[in-house]
Amino acid sequence: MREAIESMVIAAIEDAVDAGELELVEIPEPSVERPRDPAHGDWATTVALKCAKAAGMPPRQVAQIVAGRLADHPDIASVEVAGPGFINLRLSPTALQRVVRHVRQADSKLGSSDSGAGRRVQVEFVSANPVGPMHVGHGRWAALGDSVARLLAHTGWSVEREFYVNDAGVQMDLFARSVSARYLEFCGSDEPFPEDGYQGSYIKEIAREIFDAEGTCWLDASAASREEYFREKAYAQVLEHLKRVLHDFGVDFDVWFSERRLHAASADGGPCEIDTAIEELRERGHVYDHEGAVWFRSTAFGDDKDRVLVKADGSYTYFAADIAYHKDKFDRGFDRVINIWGADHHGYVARMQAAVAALGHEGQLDIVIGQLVNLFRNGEAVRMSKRTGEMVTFEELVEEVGADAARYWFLRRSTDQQVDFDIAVAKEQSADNPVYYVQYAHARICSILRKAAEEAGENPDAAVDDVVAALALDEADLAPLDSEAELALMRELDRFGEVIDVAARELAPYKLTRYVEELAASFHQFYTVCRVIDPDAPDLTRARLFAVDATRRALRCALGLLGVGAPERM
RNA sequence: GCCCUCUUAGCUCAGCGGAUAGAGCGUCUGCCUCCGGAGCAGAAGGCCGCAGGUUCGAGUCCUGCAGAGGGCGCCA
Repeated sequence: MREAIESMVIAAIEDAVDAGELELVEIPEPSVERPRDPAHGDWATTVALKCAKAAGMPPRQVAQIVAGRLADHPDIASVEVAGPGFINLRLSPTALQRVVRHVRQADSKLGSSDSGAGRRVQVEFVSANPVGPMHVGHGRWAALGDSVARLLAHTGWSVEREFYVNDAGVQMDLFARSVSARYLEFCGSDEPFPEDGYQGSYIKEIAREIFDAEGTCWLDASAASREEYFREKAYAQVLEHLKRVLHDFGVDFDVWFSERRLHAASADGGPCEIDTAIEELRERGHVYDHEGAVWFRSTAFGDDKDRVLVKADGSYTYFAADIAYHKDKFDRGFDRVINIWGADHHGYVARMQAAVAALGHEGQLDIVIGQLVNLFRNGEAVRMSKRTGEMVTFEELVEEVGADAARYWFLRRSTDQQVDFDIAVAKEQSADNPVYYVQYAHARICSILRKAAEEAGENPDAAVDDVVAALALDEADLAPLDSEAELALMRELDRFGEVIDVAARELAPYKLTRYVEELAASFHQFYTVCRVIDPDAPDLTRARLFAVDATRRALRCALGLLGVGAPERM
């Protein structure tokens, strides 16, 4: 609709210029926007304010000239010049009714576009260390990354979801020693627990499982071989656990990328990917040697200081592995790469961007930094210490509040806002909880449609899509939809595509949560004012059923992009 | 010390350089003989952290200051 209004405005200006009423060397930007105040109409343009100077006329006079030419358009119900020179437009009922028809036909493709043009984008998110359960912060990244992926797919990108598994660092060895120590405790040994080992009870559980299955057979093995075995055993268990918890949350990754791959020699025995990446940077002139270490000149790309890639003792830094990882991503042919990182990694952004630029991919990496999650229960902070083992894990949270409510709460805030997550509120099925407010609107519509089917002698207990098909609403005449509540609902539906565009462009699903709440509100308002099923007015009933069904599809589509269910009954 | 983010109603937050700054919760008042009251309507509640600047126009852009959170490693 925005494009239609824009071209309408441009046409009006051109027309005025041709008629000699306006003197303009060039046609200005149409500057179309939606007024905040509905009293100012559906659309407004500030074009008269912007080009008054160039036209040598007062803005209001320019506005009058342009407005006069817009008034005749069939999609425009009224035009008025307001304030210093705003031109306010109100859409005709016909134009809005056309929108409803479009919404219903587009169905699950509503708001989709080809702005991605099939380009390949990778979204990497969560990437929790595989040494224990995920914390609730990971849940936010899971919800966010998955919804961003859905939005990008909806707008024409070819999307892959990836989880980077940090399975090569020293934390894996500590993990192994921790499990091993707990195992030895079960065997009755008085071996001391590693000083900085992982304290969580899950470590004991893993050790217990191994002990129950294999007995004391590892008691006398060398520490090295025991830890090697325990590391791989425990790692596999944790990885399976992560996959399952994420899957239950509705998030499935296309690729689980093992960091070990970066450290391994190539198939033909050549250098590993990290060495290859460092070599490439060296060839491009961005690497130097200093005090026995190998450095990346990241300051040449805007970083605060240069960074070490290979330490004096010959081992790689984490950063070196990350550079190799990002080189690997781009080598796989992605046009664009998106990383979703927690706020605790933001100091890392500059050097990563520098490395990607040095590899020749400047501008192809987006790093979304998300603020943390503060957990509450009835207003009281819940501690999340990883060390004490008292933390509420992501899995426990989902189990308690449900995947839909958890996802919705995680997505509701803009990324750079901390999320205050109150467990008690999120699980409450009441008006305090926006996810139920929205789902209720959907369920309520389904209920109306079932009722209509029942009165038409159709089976109301079928799936709602089938119920609607049986009602055969396609030929409904929408002309009766002209009351204020109906027009307001249709206006809200008209915003759908714009919201999707913005949310996808800004990688900001929270924009969609806000919209879907407003759409649900428009529906509830409509519902209280307009009785849908009225046996005395069959044409009006059919038109309203049509509009209500369009709303249902829009709600379902939006919730789907958020990864939240649209229940037909609650 | 340096860098990043945040600061808008009692609380939690929206707000693309435009008009009288919005929503939910909380508080107060109304609305079910009727399709789901998990709903709707109304009221009260604001020097948009402070001070400058740019602009016809600033909550929005720039600079400085203050407060809150996070980050700074040849750790991962």
